[in-house]
Amino acid sequence: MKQKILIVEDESAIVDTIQYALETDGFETIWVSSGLEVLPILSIQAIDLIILDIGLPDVHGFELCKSIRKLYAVPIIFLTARGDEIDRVVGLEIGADDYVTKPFSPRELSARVKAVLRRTPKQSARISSDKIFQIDEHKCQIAYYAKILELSRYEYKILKTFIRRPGYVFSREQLMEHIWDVPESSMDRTVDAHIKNIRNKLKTVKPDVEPIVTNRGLGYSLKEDL
Amino acid sequence: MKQKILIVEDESAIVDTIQYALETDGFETIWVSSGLEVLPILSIQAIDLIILDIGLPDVHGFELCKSIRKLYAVPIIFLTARGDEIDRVVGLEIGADDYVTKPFSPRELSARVKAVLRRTPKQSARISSDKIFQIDEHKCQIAYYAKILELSRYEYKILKTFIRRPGYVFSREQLMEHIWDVPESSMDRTVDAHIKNIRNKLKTVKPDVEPIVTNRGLGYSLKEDL
DNA sequence: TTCTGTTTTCATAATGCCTTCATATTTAAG
DNA sequence: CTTAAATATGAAGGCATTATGAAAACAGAA
Repeated sequence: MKQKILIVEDESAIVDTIQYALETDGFETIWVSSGLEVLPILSIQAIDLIILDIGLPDVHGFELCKSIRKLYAVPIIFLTARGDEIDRVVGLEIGADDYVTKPFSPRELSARVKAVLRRTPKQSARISSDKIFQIDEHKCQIAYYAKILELSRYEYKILKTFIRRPGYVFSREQLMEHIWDVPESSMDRTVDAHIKNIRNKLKTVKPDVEPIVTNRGLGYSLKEDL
Repeated sequence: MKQKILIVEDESAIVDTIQYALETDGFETIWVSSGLEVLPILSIQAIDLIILDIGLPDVHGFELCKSIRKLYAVPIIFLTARGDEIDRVVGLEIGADDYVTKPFSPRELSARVKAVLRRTPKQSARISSDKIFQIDEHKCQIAYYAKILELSRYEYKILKTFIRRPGYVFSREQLMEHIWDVPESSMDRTVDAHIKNIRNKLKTVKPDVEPIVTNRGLGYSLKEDL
């Protein structure tokens, strides 16, 4: 009976850390990168709490918050780059329940989530299945069919990227930008080589399965229905 | 049965003139001042055309337009303060059907509304929320009657182009320019061959339907009234 | 420094999509 | 009905893309 947190944030790096922190604390997370998707989602699903970035590219966070509040009583926590100008609007004026300024520790965010939920009456729940891939971010380890893989740095990061978004197709450029510090430095077939190594290591655990899919002309992705 | 126009505009003075002009011309108008309300409205009501101000306070017009286009085929007319920088984005790139620059005469706007509606078959103005085609851009996949198609790169891109603008006729040249990186390279009957393959794959899902229409001498298009 | 494991590069092989072409079929016009 | 133009289709070769193994370059630790 996990509680569902909707994360509204366009930077995937931030989403990663938030998702990890919340999921290890027993929450279920849903992620959208666009503010416009929020109201349609709320009209269908029961959400227990929303974490809302103010600096979204498509909508302004305050306006979105007000629009949500017109229809839903769901608690909202703001993510903001600067905390100085937000103090007065938190509270009744806008309708946010709390806010966190960037940069923030995921643990702090999770603590605030719990605090807000504690003082809010519960209403929804859902179930999620256990996973074939398990990420331990503290140990920088990934288990595959309960067996821990011995991955190098980039192998770990690439595979983690896939696991976080099963089915999503990542181009070589996307992976480079997301994972490497100096993206433009190397190109050639670096990613391919890492994919090859990851595949080999996965194969030692389960030879008959091929979780990483090649999408010719587009990129790589992780099979969803494992 | 009057046709319904959704006006998305925050300045009430402008709304007044638009509403008056359109209603005297026999249209029914709905007005919202916030872009965030648009998607929820579309999910409930059948709208024949949207007049969308780009300079909304809460959302960016282009982003909203793209979000609408992911789900609905309803025609969109932009309202903009400056017309100079908009030319290139109207059309395929964003998905708008026309635009009007402020200040404008209500009569001109009404004329453009009629022109757009005239070249839009009635069916497509209706909400296509049944969503026979569903695009998942992250996963680079398209579902047809809820069944996921296995498409190659170009097949995916071609079909996506059609779905974005149902009924819109694309010439071979347009498709080449829009989809291929090096458009001038190949011509001959390449597009035809891809169309053939797409049709075959669609046929395996539903043999009795033929969604891709051949417009002799003009190009291909997607059937609207599926 | 030297050693070790990782990352990148490179060359070559393998794969499968894309294009082309030849032929059949359809459509529209005369 | 005949004819020409446009499109549909099947098959096959070419070619772009990816896979792979090995070696070079690199970084970190002892």
